Amino acid sequence: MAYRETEKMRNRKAEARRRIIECTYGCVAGGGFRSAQITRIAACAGVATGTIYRHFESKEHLFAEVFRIATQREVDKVAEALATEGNVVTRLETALRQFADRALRGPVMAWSLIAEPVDPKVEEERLKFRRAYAQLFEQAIREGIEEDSVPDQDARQSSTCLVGAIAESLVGPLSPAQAGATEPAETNDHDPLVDSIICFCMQGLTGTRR
Amino acid sequence: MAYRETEKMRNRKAEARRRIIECTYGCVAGGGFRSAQITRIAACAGVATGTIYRHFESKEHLFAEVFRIATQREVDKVAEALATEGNVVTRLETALRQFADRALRGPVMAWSLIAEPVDPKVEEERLKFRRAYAQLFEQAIREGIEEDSVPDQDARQSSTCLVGAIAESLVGPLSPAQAGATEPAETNDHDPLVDSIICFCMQGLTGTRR
DNA sequence: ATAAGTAGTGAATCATTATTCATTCTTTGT
DNA sequence: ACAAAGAATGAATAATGATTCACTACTTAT
Repeated sequence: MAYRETEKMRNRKAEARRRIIECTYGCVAGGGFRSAQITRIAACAGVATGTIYRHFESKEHLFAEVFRIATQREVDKVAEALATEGNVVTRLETALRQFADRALRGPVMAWSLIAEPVDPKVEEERLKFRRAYAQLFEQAIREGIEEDSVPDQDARQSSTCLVGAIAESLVGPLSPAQAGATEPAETNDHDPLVDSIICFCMQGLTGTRR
Repeated sequence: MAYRETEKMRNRKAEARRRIIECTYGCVAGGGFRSAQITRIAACAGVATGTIYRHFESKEHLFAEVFRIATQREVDKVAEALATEGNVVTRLETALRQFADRALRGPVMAWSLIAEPVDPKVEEERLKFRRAYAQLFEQAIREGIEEDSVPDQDARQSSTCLVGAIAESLVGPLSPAQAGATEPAETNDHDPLVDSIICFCMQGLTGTRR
């Protein structure tokens, strides 16, 4: 026999795959999924278009994976905010703020994840993504109900509403039409927009204005 | 000279245009914008594909117009619910219920208007559509604040959150993946899903659980 | 060095639809 | 009836990009 896949080769392939994903991510963060054509991704990753198909079954599969990765990054941040010590209500508020702040910090990617028109396969991922957020919130709300810091309610429904309220509030400002209108260089974490979103959400949850 | 456009001709043209719009509407209500190809629309309207371009500059223009019309129908219903006599809070609740009930009644159209991936031109209309709803709610909220039945708040922001919360709550049930899961033949107006959405929304607005 | 197997290449192909436009058909005024 | 103008037609074209695949280049084991 002759050639047998070796560790070195496996690494090299993994590296190419990684680079393709990274470049796709970059394209999306720069101009949305729309701007991420195979040709451009290939050029950016320094491979031929055909090579991409050795690593991914189709463009949609590649997109779905990139979407998942981007999503995971965001969801993890929110999960982190929810996992701290302390009062459920405060943690929820921090988590909501994290969500909104991060979106405004990386508006193109956020828009792609939340609202850009995408192919059905990717849209499926989007539904999962939103469910993932909702589930985090849902869990926290349940805890809150348990410990009586949040009034009894349909936790699942409320969490869905939270996600919707934030997403909707962000769609306008994130829209490509508004590109540049919001300064992404904002180092300050206190956007009044975010404050009023959170105000509504917390009241929806707790019935208490703050 | 000879031919000069006459009333009869004007009517005939208007009728063709109307039919094209109606057929497009039908296609969308049946299978979303995705399923509304020019060929199919033309066949359904009993005209040649080229004829469509005598009435509309492009497919996107046609879609945008159909979107506007479909939208207007929905928005009007909500506006109607808001225009009745009586307490602002009650009217808002009725309006929210109207929104959700109608969506569940015509799930494919609702999904197309709220969440189906569409071309940029149509997406623009969608943003307007959501703003239109929000503005109706915003106005009502202002009235409520005025008459002290609703606590003081950022009416614009709250209204956006309302739209988001409802839309998000509906996206799951309306998704084509869920097609048929919800019986559209529901003659009864009391879907528990709708109740819990509204419960969250009203509390977000008024701080009062009901 | 050689052979066998695998990865990479990218121009060519395919697929999908919207759109065009040369031609035909209708309407209208004389 | 005829000519002028417009409307309708729909097969052909265009445009966009994803995907393929015959070929080349590289890796490995002997």
